[in-house]
Amino acid sequence: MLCYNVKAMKIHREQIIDTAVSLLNRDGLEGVTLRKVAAELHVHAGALYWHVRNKQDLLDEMANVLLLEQFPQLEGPASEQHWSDWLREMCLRLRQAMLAHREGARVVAGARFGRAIMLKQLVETIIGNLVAAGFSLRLATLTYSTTFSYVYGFVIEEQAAPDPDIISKKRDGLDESIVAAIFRENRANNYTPDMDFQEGLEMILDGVKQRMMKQSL
Amino acid sequence: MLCYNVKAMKIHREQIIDTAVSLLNRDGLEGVTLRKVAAELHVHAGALYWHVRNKQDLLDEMANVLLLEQFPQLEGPASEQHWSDWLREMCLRLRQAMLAHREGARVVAGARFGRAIMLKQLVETIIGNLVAAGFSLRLATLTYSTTFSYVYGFVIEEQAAPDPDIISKKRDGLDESIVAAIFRENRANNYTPDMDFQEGLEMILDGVKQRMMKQSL
DNA sequence: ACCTGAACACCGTTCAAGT
DNA sequence: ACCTGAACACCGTTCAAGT
Repeated sequence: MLCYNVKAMKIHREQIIDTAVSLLNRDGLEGVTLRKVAAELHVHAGALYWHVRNKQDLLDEMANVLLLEQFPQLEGPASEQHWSDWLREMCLRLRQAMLAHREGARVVAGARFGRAIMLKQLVETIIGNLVAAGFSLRLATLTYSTTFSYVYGFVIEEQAAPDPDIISKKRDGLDESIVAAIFRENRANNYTPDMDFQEGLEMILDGVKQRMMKQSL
Repeated sequence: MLCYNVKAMKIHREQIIDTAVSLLNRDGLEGVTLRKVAAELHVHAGALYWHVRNKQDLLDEMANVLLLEQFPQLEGPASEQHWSDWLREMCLRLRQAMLAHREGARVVAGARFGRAIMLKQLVETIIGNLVAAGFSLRLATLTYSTTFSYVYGFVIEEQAAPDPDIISKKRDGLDESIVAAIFRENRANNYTPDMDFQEGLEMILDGVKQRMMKQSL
């Protein structure tokens, strides 16, 4: 459709959400403001309330957008794929979904469970497919909650603004703490957050496997 | 000291922080406002800036308070105590520190690492004592980051406001989803969040133990 | 149906001026 | 040194009124 008069354009729910996401990347989570979203769409702030119940509603939908980018469709393990390989992939993608946008972890973790539809669908997919792979419902639930809690917690920390204090001390070479020693080791061995995340995830998956084997006895 | 004139009382940094924490429990995190903290102390909002750099500074100190309640002094494993028993205890206490106050997980997870002193001391204690127990610095670091990420993520989810949608559906008995099935199973078997947390933690510790044994070969 | 215009009740932060 | 008083530049939300 052609729109010669900018002011007269109707806005839709989707545009509001997309604008909010781009604002998230530009200004961070606390820079996502209904007033700024409205301004971006050449509309008054109150107008948004016709399309959106309130700000939290918008935040939930933003979480949906982030998740949809990494989970365009939810599939179970491919044939012959071991559940652990599939689950690892899901966790890696969840992290990617959060990392892809500034403060993405806070957005996803802050979304209300039943309102961010993708979140619920993700849970159902994880647990459903684990059960199909032979897990009891209980163990599948524990596995979901353990792995996803890990991913949330890890990426929230990962995306936290770097501490200015640590940076200055590192520059001055004054910090003799263990934290400083880790910094040095990470640099010397090229340990990246990606590696840290994967190695931690591997340990968790190992624990799950043990539990899974006990269950099968 | 006696204070007959309320208005003339000097306020101290500690009072500000304590007031903020009690406000957190009463009104939740978004109810913690510099203006309300000031009002509680019979002072104008601007006055707080003499004692506190800004709001984030206050938030960091609040995280310190929560952690100090559960970690009055930081001790390594008792003699003859296995590292895994000690580490499990530290994780349980970290969760308790967060659970003890409304939205405590968000407060702790939102604190800047180098500003919330307790957080840094906690990391040093964990990693230092794991190294003392025979861990390589690398494995100790991974173990810290994996377990603590899990605790953060778990408690943040745990403290998230319950979804009104799920509650209404549960009442109407309409929800036939897997999520609903889990609700029923949890109720039938008396599975509590405490149990979920501990079982997940156990799986992670199992994974760490395996890694630790490989390292020792 | 969808938006304007304007208000309401708030925020964090700054800063001259008081004591 | 520590606080007042007042301002500045914002917020989310509501709602009569317009079109």
